[in-house]
Amino acid sequence: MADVTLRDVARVSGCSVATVSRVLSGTRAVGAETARRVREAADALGYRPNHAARALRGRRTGTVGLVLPQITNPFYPALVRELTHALHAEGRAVLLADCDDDPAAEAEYVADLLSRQVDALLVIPADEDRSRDAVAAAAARVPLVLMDRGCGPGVADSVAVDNTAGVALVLDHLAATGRRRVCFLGAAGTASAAAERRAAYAAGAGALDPGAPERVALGDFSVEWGRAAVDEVWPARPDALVCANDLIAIGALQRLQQLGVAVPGEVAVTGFDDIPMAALSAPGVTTVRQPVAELAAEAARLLGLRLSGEDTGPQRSVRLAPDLVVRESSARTGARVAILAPSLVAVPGGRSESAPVT
Amino acid sequence: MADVTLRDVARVSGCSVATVSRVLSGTRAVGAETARRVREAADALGYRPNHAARALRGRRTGTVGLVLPQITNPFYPALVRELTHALHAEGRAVLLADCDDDPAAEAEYVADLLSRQVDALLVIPADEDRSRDAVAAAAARVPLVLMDRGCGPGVADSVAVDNTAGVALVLDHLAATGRRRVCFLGAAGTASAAAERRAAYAAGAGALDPGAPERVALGDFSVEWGRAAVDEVWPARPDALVCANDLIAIGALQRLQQLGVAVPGEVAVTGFDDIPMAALSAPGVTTVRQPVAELAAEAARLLGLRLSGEDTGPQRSVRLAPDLVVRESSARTGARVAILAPSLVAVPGGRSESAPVT
DNA sequence: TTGAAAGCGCTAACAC
DNA sequence: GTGTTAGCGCTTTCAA
Repeated sequence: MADVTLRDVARVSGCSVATVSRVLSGTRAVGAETARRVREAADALGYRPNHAARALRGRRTGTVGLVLPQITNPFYPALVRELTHALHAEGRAVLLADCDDDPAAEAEYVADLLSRQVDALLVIPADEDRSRDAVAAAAARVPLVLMDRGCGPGVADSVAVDNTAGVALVLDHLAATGRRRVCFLGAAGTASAAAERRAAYAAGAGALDPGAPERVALGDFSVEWGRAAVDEVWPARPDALVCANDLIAIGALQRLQQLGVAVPGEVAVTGFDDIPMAALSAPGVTTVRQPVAELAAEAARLLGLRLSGEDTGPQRSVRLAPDLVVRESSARTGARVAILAPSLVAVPGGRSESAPVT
Repeated sequence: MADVTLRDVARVSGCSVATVSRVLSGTRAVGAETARRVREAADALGYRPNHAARALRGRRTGTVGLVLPQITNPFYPALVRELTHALHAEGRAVLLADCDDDPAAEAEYVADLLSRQVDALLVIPADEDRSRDAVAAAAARVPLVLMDRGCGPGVADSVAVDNTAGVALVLDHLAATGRRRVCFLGAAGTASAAAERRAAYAAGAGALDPGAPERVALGDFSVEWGRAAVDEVWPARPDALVCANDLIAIGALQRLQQLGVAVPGEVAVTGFDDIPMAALSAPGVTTVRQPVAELAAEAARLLGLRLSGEDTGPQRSVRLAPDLVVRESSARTGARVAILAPSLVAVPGGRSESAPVT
């Protein structure tokens, strides 16, 4: 049953392999009657094109490599989902590699994918600096789009959320709900998400309170750091903690709960990314939702353009605007949204509406 | 830079392509001096084998297809991570397809992967019944291992956690901590995880309380159902809720918190799977940890055996024993672990080694 | 131990 | 509109 080839179809339908190929890949006009016979034979035999042969011949595999730092980072599964769907919709298959946050492994995977003749690469770099060489080398061979994180300027096309706009949404929301003594629990390092969110806070927080831009504690993007960071900033008695991602926010909530601090009563807490846990914690975390489906679609579109040669222009850096998702962790002080109510304001499934709670 | 072929290496090293091939794939003995020259040339040119050509010639792509129902199901990212690592370690690449819980899409992906000449398939079936035909057809063409869920008996090799043992661990733990009025919040349907965990509860709960096996509420594997299920069973005043997975347990915790019920004081709650959220909820969820790395390794091993032809024996169904992870949600009644303490033993308020931020 | 040559299944010139 | 043919890069007989 396996191994029905073009020749088999040709024999059964009584014409040449070339004709069969033309019918099946629609490359050129073919007589209606012949086409019918060919298709019939192909169906009857259960013909399936051999992609390896196609790839060898046409130097195109219809395959895209996706390299990411850690699939277990809770933000990535949704992105992977949307990316695979977008690419499959265009008839491409996705080769997945998880480099476990190791730039050396990343370089190896990139090289391996290249030797497997991927048509293009989608890379979420493990490290802003140390991923650079491998990515640049790969980008010279095939179309390559960076996602989520950058790795230095001028390396490749990139698609990411507009971090600056996201932080601005948070600050506006906090201002509108009367918070002034805000402070920032962020991540150190040069990674673009860390740096941009940090810079956006520094630039925007002054509008709430002149001292706010200085109230910053930097660690990494983890729950543990969120817990520790609360101890660092709490002596300053902030009324809002702007966290650089949801994991930090969740850690902060845990520590605040231990300390017996009321959220959002005494202090509001906000996150970034809208990972599934943000909707499920108690209280639910107000956060910035990345437009995951749109990011994926944009990346796929860009790859398609580069692959078809329609776009040979300069490198592009696409930034998409995020949404604010307001949950209990930042409800207006004294509002009726009870501290006890976990996620019931939110719509089931954790996809709450982003209408402000007023 | 691209497209260094065997011929190039042959030309530079002054021997034939056949020899180069033999050196590089170590197929047969080659003169030491020749081998050295070949390897040198290959290195110098940056030769990378063309997998498409290899695949066409050798009818092996070194590629495995991984088809799963929903990468956003919080249990799967860890499994995908371990699977890709295990397979990459054997030199295979992984083609990923997420069928979005749709058996029709699943069937299409399976067919597509097959036509891309995957050497083998790893499938987590979307539906116990409706995935069956596609899986069985694929299993007739290439080695195929089912993971996590089954799809009827006799379809293919399978690797999964021992659900029965997992539920028994939970029941033993609850018995040991003095719980008697246990009840089960499970999932309906024929899916193996649902059915096996249900059956294990029914079989084991009688040891705690003759009425326990009857105290069962069935829905699906979701947070929403966990919330709703509490309302169904609460009138029976249970002292422990055995949930069929962590999402149900998290939903139950949320609803109990709303109702003002103390956990674990008034009622213990347990989950299954040990997804990341189980550790991060407050209180942390006592749960059954699936041996994810071992499941992945076993699946990879089984595939390797089938691929190499070393194992042509009957179908295998491998079940691995899970571990119990005890967290706050089931702490012994009256113990000192405070209801308020999420994941750390509480530290007196506000202590911090770092300088206050102002 | 090495080389020459066939051919995996397919597509794309190039004829007719 | 359709057939013939030449490879894509590689592995593997078969000879030498």
